[in-house]
Amino acid sequence: MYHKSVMSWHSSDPGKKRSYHHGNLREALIAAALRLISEKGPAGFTVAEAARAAGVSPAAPYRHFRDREELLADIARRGFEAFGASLRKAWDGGRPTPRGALLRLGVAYLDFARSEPAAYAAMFESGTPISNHPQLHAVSEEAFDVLREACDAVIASVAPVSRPPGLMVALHIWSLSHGIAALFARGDAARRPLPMSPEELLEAGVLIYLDGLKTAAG
Amino acid sequence: MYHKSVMSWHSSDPGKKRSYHHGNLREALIAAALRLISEKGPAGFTVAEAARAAGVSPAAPYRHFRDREELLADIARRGFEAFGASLRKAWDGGRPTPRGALLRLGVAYLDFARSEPAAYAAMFESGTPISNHPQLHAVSEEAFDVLREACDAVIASVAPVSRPPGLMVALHIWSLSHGIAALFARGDAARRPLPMSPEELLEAGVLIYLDGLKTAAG
DNA sequence: TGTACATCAGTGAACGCGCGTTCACTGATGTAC
DNA sequence: TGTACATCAGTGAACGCGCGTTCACTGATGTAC
Repeated sequence: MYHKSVMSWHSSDPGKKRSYHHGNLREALIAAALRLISEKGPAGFTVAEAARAAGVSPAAPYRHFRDREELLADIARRGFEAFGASLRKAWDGGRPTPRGALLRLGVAYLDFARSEPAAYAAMFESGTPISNHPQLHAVSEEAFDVLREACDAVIASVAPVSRPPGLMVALHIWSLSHGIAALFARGDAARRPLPMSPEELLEAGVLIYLDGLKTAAG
Repeated sequence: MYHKSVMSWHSSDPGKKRSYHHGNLREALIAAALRLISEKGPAGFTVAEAARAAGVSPAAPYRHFRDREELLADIARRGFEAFGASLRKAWDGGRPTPRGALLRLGVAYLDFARSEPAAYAAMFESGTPISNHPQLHAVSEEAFDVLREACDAVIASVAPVSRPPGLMVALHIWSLSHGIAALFARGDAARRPLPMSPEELLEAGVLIYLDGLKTAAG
């Protein structure tokens, strides 16, 4: 779980009387929304139900978020931040080898999609174009930059004359990862069965692709 | 457009009085639903609005579909049928070469995702597990079989000792195609910008991957 | 240390809305004779 | 060819529901003096 604890003192201590002020409502709403989204998708999430889950009146969320969309955008923003951090940690500067580190990065990608299905859905399946939200666009780019950096390092060993563009390689790895995540590693009911682990599928795919890079350039 | 014409005589001839019977309501509802889904996603589609678009009362759709979910499932079913047919046509038995035909199949995949965004969303992003609907599962498998057959033919030229499992190769190609479609070639507002065409990205990726197949097996 | 007061997070009632679905019905269609 | 009748696709009103959001309010908190 990448978000901080959202339990306020009064709800984690049921003996005590309910305080008029919640104390940590913003975080509690985010947590409730994440659970609802993971159960019913971003479109199925409602402000009213999140408020109910947090034990406050339906009007209370509007003290913390202008409207429903702002709450969703906040979830996506936090998601991209945590996603980027997780990828960067997995990449670890390319140690011990870029190739090995890139495979680790792939595992981290699928891990995130599975353990944070709600955030992943808000980030990639919410329907609202990311470009409308500059802040969201920025954190999304930061996460992609990790992948970009990793792919640049991995193809550095390919002879310059036949070296493919790093951007293209990063887009290939991203697409393959996202495809596997969206089809086979999603954390919700729409996951399709697979006769192997998503990680195995992704690792094999990346290895074959990297072998291909050595023999031909796009 | 893969669906048959849905215009009934009275709506394509506005001079004539509206008939009590619509004449082709089932098709008109499907067409309206496709348009609504392409605008707002499968979760944003409502039976009432589809009925309004077809010019009938909100109760009329229930003469043709048990409930909302059955209408959505029908859209997905037709989608998989058209998708499979389109892929099979593109594959064309692997002529003139399996490799060239597989690339054509990839283009057809992206074509479908872009030109039928609503069907594609109902097929892959509707949230309802496909396994709950046997008929849906069957047509979905038929579409995948085309890809499976194509990949088997393509890897037939790899030395048997280092030949990877055809199923795995098909899953790789599918994942890469779906990833590119979902991120960069979707027909709705959530499409991300890309500094090249999705087709070019997919073709380059498949070519590199196929090169990799020759040098190493998963 | 105690008190007055500003702040502001939450309340609860209400708004207008649109939804999915049911129901008894109506009237167009087509078939049997 | 004409008529009686069964069928059934669509009507329109209604149901119970939950939503997002606004509003005047209340009461807990913390700060200035």
